[in-house]
Amino acid sequence: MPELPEVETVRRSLQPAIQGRVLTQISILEPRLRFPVRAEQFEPYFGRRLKKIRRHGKYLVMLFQDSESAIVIHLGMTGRILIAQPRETKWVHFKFLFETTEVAYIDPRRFGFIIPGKLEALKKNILPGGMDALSPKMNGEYLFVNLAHRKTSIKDALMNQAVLAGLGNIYASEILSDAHIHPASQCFNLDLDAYKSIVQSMTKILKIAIRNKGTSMSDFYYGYGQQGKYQNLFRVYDRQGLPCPDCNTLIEKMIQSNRSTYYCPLCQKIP
DNA sequence: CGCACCCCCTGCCGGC
DNA sequence: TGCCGGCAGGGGGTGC
Repeated sequence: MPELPEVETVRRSLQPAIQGRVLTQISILEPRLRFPVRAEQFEPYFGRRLKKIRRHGKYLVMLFQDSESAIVIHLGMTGRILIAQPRETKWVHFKFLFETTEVAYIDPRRFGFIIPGKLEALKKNILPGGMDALSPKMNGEYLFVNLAHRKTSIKDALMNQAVLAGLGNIYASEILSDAHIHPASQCFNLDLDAYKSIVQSMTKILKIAIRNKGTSMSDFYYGYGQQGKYQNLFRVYDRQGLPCPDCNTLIEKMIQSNRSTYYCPLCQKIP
């Protein structure tokens, strides 16, 4: 579920609801996540006012006023953050209370996590090292310098969070389709123009996806329980056998690193 | 460093 | 109808 557009959608739904409010309580209902949650870790945060929620790649960072401490949240595959009264309660792991506003974290597969700590330590140890895909500093030169020496496929490389933070399996396919680059192209065979074109498509696709509140294939919800609409705009993802939006050739599916990749065999040629 | 593989966990879907 | 295998948006670890 949650790649950059979904995480940004969650951030935008959450921030206006709790910004400037004081964290008054945390209840742990199901501590088992990727890293177990312990209630006492959060005691230092009680009485702190939420300054801002930032996003880096697929990670959310809660910042508090007058504090060097922060809270990092990652949604894994099936994590959801809902405000007020979530209609489902089966997989609620923890709840924040910001004054009168309740925020619940739900995660059936438990691949997500929440980690409190000093911001500098979290940056060093938890947050991914790659540049955020929508950073103002992102450009074709950055990707070229960081990828063009590699032998690996461009699709796998775009999902490497240590280089580029934010893309996952859906948007990597979507972006390469828009850029007319074959997902199995080896990084070292792509020239600077190709990387520039990837960045152009990446910016375009991610912004459209954010405008559409991300992708809700089966279980992505945000805010008060709304769903995203980008799945209706998929160019290739989950569309094997359906026509390419640019040339009507039938979309194909292949497996790369054990994960599905979708592409147009006519538009996307290996250089 | 790259890469092929495995793991974590639950839910859902299609085939038999 | 029920069982079973395969697959799903995530990251991380290992051994070569």
